[in-house]
Order: sequence, then C-alpha cells, then structure tokens
Amino acid sequence: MPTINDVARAAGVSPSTVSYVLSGRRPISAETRARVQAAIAELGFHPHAGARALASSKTNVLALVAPLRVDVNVPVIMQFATAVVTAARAHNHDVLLLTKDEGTAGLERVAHSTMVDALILMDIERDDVRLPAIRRLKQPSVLIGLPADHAGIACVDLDFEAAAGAALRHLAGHGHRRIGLIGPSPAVYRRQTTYADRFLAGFLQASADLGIRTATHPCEPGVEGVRAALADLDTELPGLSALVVHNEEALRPLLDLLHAAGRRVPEDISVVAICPRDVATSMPVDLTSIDIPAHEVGTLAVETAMRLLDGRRVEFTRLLEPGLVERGSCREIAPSHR
Amino acid sequence: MPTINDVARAAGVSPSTVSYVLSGRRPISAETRARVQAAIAELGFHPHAGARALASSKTNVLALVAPLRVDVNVPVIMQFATAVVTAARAHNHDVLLLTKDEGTAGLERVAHSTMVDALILMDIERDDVRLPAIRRLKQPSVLIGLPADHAGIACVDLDFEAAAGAALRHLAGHGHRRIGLIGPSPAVYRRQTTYADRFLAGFLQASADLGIRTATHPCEPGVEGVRAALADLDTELPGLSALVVHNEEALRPLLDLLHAAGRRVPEDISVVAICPRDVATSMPVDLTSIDIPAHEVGTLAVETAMRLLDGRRVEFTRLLEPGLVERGSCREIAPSHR
DNA sequence: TTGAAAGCGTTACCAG
DNA sequence: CTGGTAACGCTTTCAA
Repeated sequence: MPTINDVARAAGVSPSTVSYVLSGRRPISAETRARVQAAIAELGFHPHAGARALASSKTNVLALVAPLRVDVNVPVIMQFATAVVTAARAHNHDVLLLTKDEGTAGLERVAHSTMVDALILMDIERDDVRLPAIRRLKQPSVLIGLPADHAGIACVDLDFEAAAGAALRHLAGHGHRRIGLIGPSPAVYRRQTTYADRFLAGFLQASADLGIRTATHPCEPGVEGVRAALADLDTELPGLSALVVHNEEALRPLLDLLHAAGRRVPEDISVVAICPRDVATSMPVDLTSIDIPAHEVGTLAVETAMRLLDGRRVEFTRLLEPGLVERGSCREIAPSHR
Repeated sequence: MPTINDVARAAGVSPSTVSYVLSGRRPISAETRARVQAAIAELGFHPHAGARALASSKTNVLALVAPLRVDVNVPVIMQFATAVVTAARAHNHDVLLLTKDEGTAGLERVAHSTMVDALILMDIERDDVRLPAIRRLKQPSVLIGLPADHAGIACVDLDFEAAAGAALRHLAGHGHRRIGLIGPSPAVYRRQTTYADRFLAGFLQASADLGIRTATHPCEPGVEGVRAALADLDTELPGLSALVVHNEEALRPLLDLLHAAGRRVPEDISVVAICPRDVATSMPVDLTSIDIPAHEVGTLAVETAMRLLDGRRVEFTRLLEPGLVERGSCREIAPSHR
C-alpha cells in the first residue's frame, strides 16, 4: 500500500502538500493539485484511517447502539439503522454497530479507545442507566428517545405525546366517545421505554382534555395477548367504538380477531395505528395511521451529531410533529348516535 | 486521556512493558504486572485504537455489508447482523456496518483505508459484481451465500439445495405427488440471489429424482402476488396437494387466502415453509418448516474470518445441513389416494 | 503557495 | 524478565 510519502515523491511535492490537497485546508495551485491528484490516482493511494485518527483526533466513525434483541419492532429498528448509515455516509462518516446488550461498558469501550467521534443511541429508557456514563464521555451523544432527565443531551424523536393527542382528536372529531388504547408489550412498559410512556401520557392527557372515555391496555405478543387485551378493553369500556394501536406486532392479529368476531373495520369499529407507513398499508384493511418517521429521525440524529462535532448550535430536544394519514379505517359516527 | 507513557511512568516501568502486560505477548513477573495493572486502573487508561492500528496493522474491526433496503426479509437480515456482532465481540472485534448500496466502492474504501481486518458480506448474487474486487483486497472476506465462481473465497450458508430436497422428500414421504413451490419475488430471482437459485435447483433436481410432479412460481410481494402465484400453480398442476414456500413474506397472506378459500391446512393442502423458526410458529397454523439458521451462519462467518485472520485452515465452502421440524402442517395421504 | 519537521500513541524489534 | 527506541502514516504548526 502506497503512503502519503510515496505520493509526495511521485508528484514532486512534500507530504504536507498532499495532505492539504486531500483536506482542502489550504489553497493549492491548480497545477500542483493536478499533479498530486494524478499521483494519487496512479498509485491508488488511500489514507490510512488509523494514522489519520492518530494525527487528527478524528475517526470519522459514529457509533450506533441498537437493541438487537428480537423482542421488539424489528422493521423499525432496521429503518433507523438504514437511515443512520445512509446519512452518516453522506457526511463522510462510517458507522460502528454496537448492541444494547453491551450496556454502559460498550459505550465506554469505544469512546475511551477513541474508535468513534460521536454516539447515537436508540431504545432509550426513562431513567436509562447509561445516561451518567454518556454525560462523562468526551464524545457527544445523540439519543433517539427522550429520557426523564435529558438536560444537556441532544434528543431526537417523534413527538409521541402529540401523536397520541392527534390520534384521539381525530377519532373524537369523528364522533367517537369511547376509545381503547392497545399499547406495547408489558416488557416495553416495564423497561419504561420512553416512547411508550410518552404516548400513554399524551393519550391520557388528551382523553381528559377532550372529555373522552378511554381505557388502556398493554399487549403481550402473540394472538392470545391481543385477544386478552381486546377482551379487557371491551369489558372496561362497553360500547367501545374505536381503537388506537401503538403496537406494530399486534395489528395483524387484532384485525384477524376483529374479522373473526364479525366486527368490521371501520363500520363496526374504527382503528388508528401508530406504525411505519408500509405496515399500515400492508394490512388486510388500509389503516389510518400516524407514521413513525424512522428515516427522518435517523437522519436528524446524524445531522445533530455532525453539528455537535463541528461546534455548531443544536436544539437539544427535537420532537418531530406527528403526521396522521387518513386511509379509511375510521368511520364518522352520526351526531344522533354519539 | 492518559497514554501508555503515563501508565509506564506511574508504574515505574517502560512503555513497552505496559504494552506487553496488555497483550500478554511476553512473560511479565507477577509483581510488575500487578503494578502496571494498578496504574492502568487508577489512571483509567484505554489504548488508542488508531495508534494501535497504526503500529500493529490490526484494527480489530470487521466490516459487515448488509442489504439495507426494505425490500427483503428484514427479520432474517437482522438475525444475521445480531449474530455477527455478538460473535465478533466474543472475539474482541467490533463491527462496521456498510450498506450494499455502496457496492464495490464501499468495500474498497474501508479495506484500502485499513479500517477493517476482514469483511463479511450478505445477499450475494450468482455473478456478484463485487467478487473481483473482493479477490484483490488484502483483507479476507467471508460470504454469506454461494456465488457461481467461489474458488478461493470462504463461503458460509444454509445448504439450500439440500433444504429443497428435504422439503420435497418429506412431502413425498407423506404421499404427495403434486407439489408447488412458491418462491421469492421475481426481483430476487432477477438479481440471481444465490439462495433462491440454489433452492430452485435443488427443488427441480429432487422433483426429478423422486418422480414427483411439480410446478414453481416466484411470488410478488403483497396479497395480490400471492393470489396470482397460487392461481398459477393450481392451473399448472391440477390436484395440487402440497406447497413448499420459500418466501417469508408470502406465508401469512397465503394462509389467509387458503383459509378464505376454505382450503384447510393440512387437511386439504399441506405446507412446508423455509423460514426462521419464530416465523413458522407465529402463523395461524404452526408450520412444518426448515429453519434458516441465521444465528449459526452469522457466528460461523465470524469464526471463519477469525481463522483466516490468524492463518488457520478453513473450509472454503461450508453449507449447513438443513433441519426440518414437523409441526403438523403436512398430512399423510393414504396410499389408496395417491 | 509550499516545505520541514514535530508530534499523535502504540507495537515490536534489538539489546541486555 | 525488562528497557530503549525505531517505526507506523498522517496532520498541522512554524517558516519561508
């Protein structure tokens, strides 16, 4: 492998000049630049990442900490990851993939050994144990999620509270007065994953504000979990006319169950889902939904990291406005029937 | 951040001694080791990855090239990735995540700039355009898949030919004589993704060997694609009594369609799926299936890379034996009805 | 507009 | 069993 010195020699310039041609950090005459670039091309020179990192204290690598268990929301995780890698490449960075399993130790390992310039973390819990460590790192972090104490940490996510409000207002606007929430699995609540908490809080708040009767239920994975959740909601809230579903995995079994029970969507029961667009449109019934904008969130997280890295100002809390798309899974209840 | 020199000074030894304590590459007296380790702990020393890479020409990083489009098999991709990261960590390596979009250029970028010690590639095509580049890299690669010309390249995968044979033999053994194959999407065949080709080849071969009448059909995503594929199979092969499904996404709509048409599984039609275990067991009917052992394959890929890195012998082609698990979605046809 | 040279923090060889 | 000291390949200040 040729080094910068080989290139310099071939082009008849000093190594520093080659470096400056590469980085553009100082003006180079057109002629010199051409000679250097020719030499680079001819020799097939590629700067050594380690040497660069050592000399410049920049790795051009971002850490992405993803929950790689199988228990949750695989497609959404994947969409985040895709967005992060793509955005990182657009900023000339690569992505080191860590699993959440490694916990605090993993973060500290890659940060302390200077493998990465910044970290992006997903699946943040309300009182995430990694927060203190994150605050101590010399590298900046960007969280996808919003923990309880997020002072001084950059956070990016969908505004799940607002999303819950939007879902409920949509249904209330259609005349629904008894609405059930099918939430994520108890395990997700137990972990106090922040999107679950925030959605629930927004749901209860909007329910109070709008004077709507609601009931809420987490939902175990699998058909039986959905059946149980639905049964409980029906019991707690007789006359239930609409469901908000904040649980991607539950959607399909739910629709199957409703179908099997002869409850038509939307004629007999309305449904609003919170899920990625493609999930909403791949169900037996196209679902009115609030999109989880994984791509936007991932991209924004990377952009925030980049701003942090070059010392630009950032908004520390960026909650994206939810967008509700009507697809006909909600019916209008006539005023006389409300 | 303290450096190795700080540690050396604190422990009253030379930097090389600290290095040797860390690497264990030469004997150190218990006493010295203890002093050094105390100093390391006290100062919170972590070796600088870039400096290490520069001096040792080892990065302890593996590249994982994954197809991050949404068009295929997200959960399986995710399982591979999880397995690779976990196995890599067990060997003290980290994982740099690349997208297949970057193509040959991406591989060359990370390899030439010495960001990684080895590469693991998924979603390999029959005549994968990246192969020539891979052969030229100084870092070894491990493919998850089996391209046409794989001489001298380490390849790891499920033996999809054998899997097709196993599926067909299972059904033939139950007395089925007219069997349809629902394959991956035309796009997958068009790319000549090797698992699709190999499965189809094995299917046709076994069909001939067993003297079974078969028909095969790729399957567009979505309910309509499945409906079309099924209709075509029914037409081409009247009296069809069993289906082999090598298409994870098609499974659910297929079962729905069969149900809607009043064709019971397994009473009226038998089904064998090729998919991850958890997919097979999360369907309305538990499916007899051949597992896609993503975890084993990912782990094996990493282990192969490790062997390659430290110059141990490897088998260049490792095709894992398929395992068929009966779950009752295949019925026995009485000899009189065959 | 360019060059020279001092680091950056390790490793690993050469000595002892 | 331990120390000294060249590399490793690049960036960046200081000078010209």
